[in-house]
Amino acid sequence: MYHSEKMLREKGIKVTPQRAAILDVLRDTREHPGVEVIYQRVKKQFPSISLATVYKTVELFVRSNLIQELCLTGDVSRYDARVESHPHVACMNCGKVEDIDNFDMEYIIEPAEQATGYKILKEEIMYFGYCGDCKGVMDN
Amino acid sequence: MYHSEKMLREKGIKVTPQRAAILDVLRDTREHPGVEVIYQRVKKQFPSISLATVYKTVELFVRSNLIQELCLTGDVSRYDARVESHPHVACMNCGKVEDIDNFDMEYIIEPAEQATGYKILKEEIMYFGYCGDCKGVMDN
DNA sequence: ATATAACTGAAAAACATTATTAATTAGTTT
DNA sequence: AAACTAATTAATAATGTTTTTCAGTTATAT
Ligand SMILES: [Mn+2]
Ligand SMILES: [Mn+2]
Ligand SMILES: [Zn+2]
Ligand SMILES: [Zn+2]
Repeated sequence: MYHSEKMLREKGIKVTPQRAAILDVLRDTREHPGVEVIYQRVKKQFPSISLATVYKTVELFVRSNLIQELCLTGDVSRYDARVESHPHVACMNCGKVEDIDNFDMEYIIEPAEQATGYKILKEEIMYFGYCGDCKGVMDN
Repeated sequence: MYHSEKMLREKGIKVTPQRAAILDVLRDTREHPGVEVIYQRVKKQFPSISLATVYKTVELFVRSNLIQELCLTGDVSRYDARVESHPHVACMNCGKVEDIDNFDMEYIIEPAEQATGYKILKEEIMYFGYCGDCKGVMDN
């Protein structure tokens, strides 16, 4: 696309079609996909892209703060083009990860720094449970 | 130990020396160790224990709510014998994970359920940054 | 246009986790 | 207390995930 290329340039990252396509995928979805899903989508446009390129690229993007990495117990890392702190909810059955919108959350990085002595860069708030589709169908 | 065996029995889990030792390790530390560290410690007492046993046991303990699993971007899962929700801070350099004590946190599972329609079981709050030892020594 | 440093794709390697299985063990029943 | 049985263990293999390596290609600066 067009705006993704501009974002890469602004971060001083060399622009390649693969990188722009990966950033496009992440900017076009609210699904918080993992590397395999990103790979499958970019493949439609670049059939010869390698999974290793996807791994290397998301790592670069995380380092550059173009995307953020979310981690889930017992699943692969998921990626999000919204880089500001915002709460998520993950379904422990189907693996869906969603933003929680219209939800008042206090972000309290400074008090956490004072309580811990750490230099804190990021706050991650993740709720785990069962989504509307899965909570009825829970075996056991 | 003694109390760990009782905890296993109360959960209806068959008591074995390996299981009691693994629970002891987790109840005796505030380090939030991963499987490899747990394995090395239990090995002192049971030199023939297998890493696969540690994997299976922590999975069983998480399912039974004897321990909780914490996940960190770019690291293995870590385990915690304190099962109630409490905030953590992780050092992105040395991998240390600490509890944040004396820290007022509002736990808001019900509002999150209302905002999402999920049945929520667990809330995880993780701060990422650099610990006192590491924040001075950050290269680049 | 040319140069060059960085990037890609492919494959191998490293690392993490799960599955399999024969022998052992915990907890129960005689 | 001995026997029984189902579950657990240790070892290994299998699987899955992520990183490394490297030869060839490409993006950017000159
Ligand atoms: Mn998000
Ligand atoms: Mn803790
Ligand atoms: Zn679901
Ligand atoms: Zn540190």
